[in-house]
Amino acid sequence: METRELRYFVAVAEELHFGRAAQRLGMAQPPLSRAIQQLERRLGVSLLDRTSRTVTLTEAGSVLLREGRAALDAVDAADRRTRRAALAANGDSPGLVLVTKAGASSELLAELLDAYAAEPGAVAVDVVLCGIGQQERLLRDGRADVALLHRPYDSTTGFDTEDLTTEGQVLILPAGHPLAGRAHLRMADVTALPDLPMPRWPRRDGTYPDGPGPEVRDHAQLLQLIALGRAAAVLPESARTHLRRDLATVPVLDAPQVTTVIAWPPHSRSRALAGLVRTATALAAASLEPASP
Amino acid sequence: METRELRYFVAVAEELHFGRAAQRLGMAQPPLSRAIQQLERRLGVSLLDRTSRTVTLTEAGSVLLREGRAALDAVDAADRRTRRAALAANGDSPGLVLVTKAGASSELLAELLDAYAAEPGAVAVDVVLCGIGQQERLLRDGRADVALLHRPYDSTTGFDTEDLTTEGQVLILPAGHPLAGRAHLRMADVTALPDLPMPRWPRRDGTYPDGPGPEVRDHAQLLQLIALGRAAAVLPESARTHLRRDLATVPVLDAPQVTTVIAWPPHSRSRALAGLVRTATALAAASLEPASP
DNA sequence: GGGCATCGATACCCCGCAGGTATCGATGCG
DNA sequence: CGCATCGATACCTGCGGGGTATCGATGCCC
Repeated sequence: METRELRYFVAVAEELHFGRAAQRLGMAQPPLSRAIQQLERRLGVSLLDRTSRTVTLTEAGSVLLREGRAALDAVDAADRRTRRAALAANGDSPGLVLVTKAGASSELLAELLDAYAAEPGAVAVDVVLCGIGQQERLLRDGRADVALLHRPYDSTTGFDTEDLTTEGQVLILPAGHPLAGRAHLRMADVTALPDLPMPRWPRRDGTYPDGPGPEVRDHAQLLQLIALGRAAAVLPESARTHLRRDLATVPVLDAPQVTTVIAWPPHSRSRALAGLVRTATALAAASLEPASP
Repeated sequence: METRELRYFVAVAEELHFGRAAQRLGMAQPPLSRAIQQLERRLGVSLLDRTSRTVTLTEAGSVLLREGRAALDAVDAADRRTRRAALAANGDSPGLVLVTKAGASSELLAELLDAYAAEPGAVAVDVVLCGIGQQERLLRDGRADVALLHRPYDSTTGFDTEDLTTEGQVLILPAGHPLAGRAHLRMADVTALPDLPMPRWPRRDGTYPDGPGPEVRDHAQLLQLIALGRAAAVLPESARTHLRRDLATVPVLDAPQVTTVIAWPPHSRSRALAGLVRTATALAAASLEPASP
């Protein structure tokens, strides 16, 4: 199977429309049709059910969509990491690319960057702040070397990780809300707030689940909506530090603990990455035992 | 980057010889040379340093060798899993392929297969017994769905895992050996056995590390050598059950604990696999608390 | 229900490139 | 110094990837 065929199939499987897929690929529709037929013939498998009006994935087709994306990411990663290795060998030390969600763990990140920069042999660290759910992708296809993720929100499957910090969660709500004065809450209290529904985050494919809450794409939007009294949200307590004045927080005792982890692709061999991870774990251990000798 | 180019490069990088690589690929040498040049030009990166007598990998080349192998495995996995999904959809339920080392964890495996077969909706499970260090590969390129691995011997990076059992290790030695009567030993005692050196296992690439011990490829060979008084070995205590009469075992108190884990590729979606994993973890939990209601 | 627009499949053509053979040029060795 | 080895170069050929034109099926709308 060639990557070209995989790219073609993924495009068609995502668009479910040969014409649009061909357009996206910058080619005409007939050769695309032929390439997909050829792929199906070579695999001996029917990937798409097509009438002249609709295209749908077969069972096998949806498997190939998932596996094919992963394979293409792996090929992209090989490409990018090879280029970067060549730069590194030429002395143009390319540094590390660290990716994390915008508006999360900022103190931890600042501490980490400071501590790492003070290490001997430290290289430059580019910080990429990306939208929700994008980190995995960047890490998988080689655009980033390392990420800060938050379990259980982010999936860490397929990566090596080290736990850094664990924290509880707090409910964020408008300052004037009746619940704002409470010392603490339970999840049952939170889900029973008809006037302040939980916002809906986009799924991987960019669509939103159904529900009463407003649709949000990032933290700034979210906080704005909360300030307007249109929503409430449960976030890790570290979010509290940088919160606007017009928002209140109340600990939610039985919300799941959120663990910030540092994650990187398995079988990475970079000395710089190893140093950053070592610094991060040392920092985490130190903050657990502040009275160490 | 096309998979064809990657396959060519991996072949050359492994052989470090264009002629042999071309032979392995079933093609002539000149087009291979050209393809590699073209790959280097497209990447803008020098991958190989070649004189007319020797070929060596550059820094970037060894990165591409590692990443390229992973990418090719991912492509192979996409191929195989798509084919299997098509079989499954046709009603030819292909079952699951479980891979484990020959001669390890046999009771656990038997229990697991029995318990799973009794579950409603269980599918057939093919068991593949493979050589040391081959499981990872099979799991990564789609030839197997699930594996029983043994930490810390096997690397589990890049897979999802659940711990099943943990056990200590024992020294295996000829029945007549002076140490055979001891109640227990320490690692220091074991490494100080000049007459019974530890055997040497092959590395990933099939070569052996240097050292005094004999070279072994599987457990049968190993046990034969021990019976002959030519070696001793430290193995998980579960190995004891199926041991030959002419071998003795002594617990090694400070040897690292060995954990048997069930491992599968991340983002697997198979119901059958989920059922097998559930059965395995339930079994492990039950054996920890045999007095459950 | 018939005309029509939409969309994937088919037919046919062309040229780029993958792969082959012959040969060159460099290099280590006896 | 001649020779064997091995990668690079030169040149040729055929397959197949990609293009345009068109067909055939199907849902839609008046």
